[in-house]
Amino acid sequence: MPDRERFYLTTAIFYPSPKPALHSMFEAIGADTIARYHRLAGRDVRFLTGVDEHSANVERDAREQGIDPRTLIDPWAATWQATFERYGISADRFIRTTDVDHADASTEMVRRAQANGDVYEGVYSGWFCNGCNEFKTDQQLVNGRCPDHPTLEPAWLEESNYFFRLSAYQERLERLYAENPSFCEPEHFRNEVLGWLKDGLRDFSISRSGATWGIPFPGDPDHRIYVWFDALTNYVTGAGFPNDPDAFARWWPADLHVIGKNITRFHCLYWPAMLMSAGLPLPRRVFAHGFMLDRGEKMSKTAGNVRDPDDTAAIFGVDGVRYMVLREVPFDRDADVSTEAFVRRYNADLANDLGNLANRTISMAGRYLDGALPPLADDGNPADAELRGTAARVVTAYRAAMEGQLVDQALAAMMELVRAGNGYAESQAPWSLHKAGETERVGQVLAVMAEACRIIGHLLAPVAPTGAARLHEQLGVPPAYDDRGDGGPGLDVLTAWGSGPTPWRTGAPTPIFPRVELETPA
RNA sequence: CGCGGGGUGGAGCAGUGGUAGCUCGUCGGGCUCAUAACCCGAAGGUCGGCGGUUCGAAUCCGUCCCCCGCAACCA
Repeated sequence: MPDRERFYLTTAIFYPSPKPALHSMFEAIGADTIARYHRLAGRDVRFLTGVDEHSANVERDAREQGIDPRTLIDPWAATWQATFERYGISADRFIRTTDVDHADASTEMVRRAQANGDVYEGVYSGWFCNGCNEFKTDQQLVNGRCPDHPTLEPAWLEESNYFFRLSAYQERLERLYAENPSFCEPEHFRNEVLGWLKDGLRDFSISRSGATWGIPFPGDPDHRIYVWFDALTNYVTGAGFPNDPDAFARWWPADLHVIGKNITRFHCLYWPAMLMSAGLPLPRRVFAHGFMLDRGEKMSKTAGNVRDPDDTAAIFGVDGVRYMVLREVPFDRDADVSTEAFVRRYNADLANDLGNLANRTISMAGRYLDGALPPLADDGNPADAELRGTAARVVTAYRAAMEGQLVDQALAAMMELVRAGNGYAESQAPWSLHKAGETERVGQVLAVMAEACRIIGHLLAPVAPTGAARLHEQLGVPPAYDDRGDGGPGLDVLTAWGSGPTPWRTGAPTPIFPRVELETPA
């Protein structure tokens, strides 16, 4: 780990459920693609994801089932982690907020806030729904009742809590956004945060009394640390806080928190204030992604419109799903998804355009050249030069998009090169050149096509690592990095025109992304 | 007037003053190396409504309508 630039990124930790749905995987897939991109770019990456387990609902469900919360939640966490692994989520750590080092971190964060005079005792009051077992805001209530439990009368509860003095950080947060607006991206979500700031910050409760599930509140064993305070702290736990100062010095502050757009308030206001209070540096960026929508509606278990990630992967393959969701849903906003749209996108981009470009290239190289590609000539052929220029432009656009977390735009850029490659094939028609006996030019055209495919493979690797590796294998390009994208020479080298193997021998073509025919919609 | 986002050809988006572009889909043609894939072309939009500024507006101003998101459960 000598001089490599480091990059620490996180997902939000996920709310517990027996198994992740596809829309939860979306964030992990996006963050993983970004992590892999940075590894390919030559950085030393640490990628943290995990689950948020100290929810009051866990305690309630466990009690209903007559079991210990831990007994309830262990298999859930195991299933999440296993699903993440099946999806190639290359996390360096899968954190659980029940991990012992996380209790230390949370406790220390509270202690520091206390030492800094930011914690005081107050009264939290609000409407409490006994059906949901949680507080409701006025706006959540319909005709004064919980929409999910309209037969129950919400109760006005007041409970003594410890509060965090968020209001004391008003000015410092204003300064943060004035000096470093890109702390929260994209802009449309930042605007919302700035609006909340402008309205003025209110202190928030950081403890719950009466609960037994959760991390004990320092100095008052009757209270537990409120789940959001605990959850946000996972990002420093994952970097080694407070017990591993060397690791923490290396990895903190985080470069990027990838979160859902619904939790910007916590990550863009509460979290930086908590860190300021603890005397810790702030992360460099919070990026809020949009949601996958089902006919304009949020996907949720209650709406019954969730998709199972394994069922979807059974149709398209893990790489296919990873690509589709990231291409179909702009990472910075919402988009509708449907099985039909998935099939269209998968077939059009991966099977037809990209898969076919690779397949025809490798097939012709084998057929016409016996797999032996000549070195790329620099003879000023305008068509060759144009494709080379397109490749350079695409790589630049791709990298700029990835650096800004706009994964969908990066993939769109990659597809531009794919289309240009197919257009080049058409205009150069190596099959005709072959018939005409122009052997030398055939070699050059196929070498150019293979070179485009080689570069495309590297651009594909972060989103579809397995498919990209298969593409390179068939092309005859030896692996330049491990299956997590680590250990390569960096993107400058990888995507430099003419940096393919010498001599270059292609392998046998096999469809990497077979077409999906939608007979029985899943 | 709570705050934020958005309303552009069938779908999804780009386009911040000067002949409305892109991807998917549809239709027609071409090619035959390739996963019935690829390439080319065409059809299709009075840019949410109304009013205003301007020689000229999707683009600026005003106003209205509609959709979505947020607030101590929920990517």
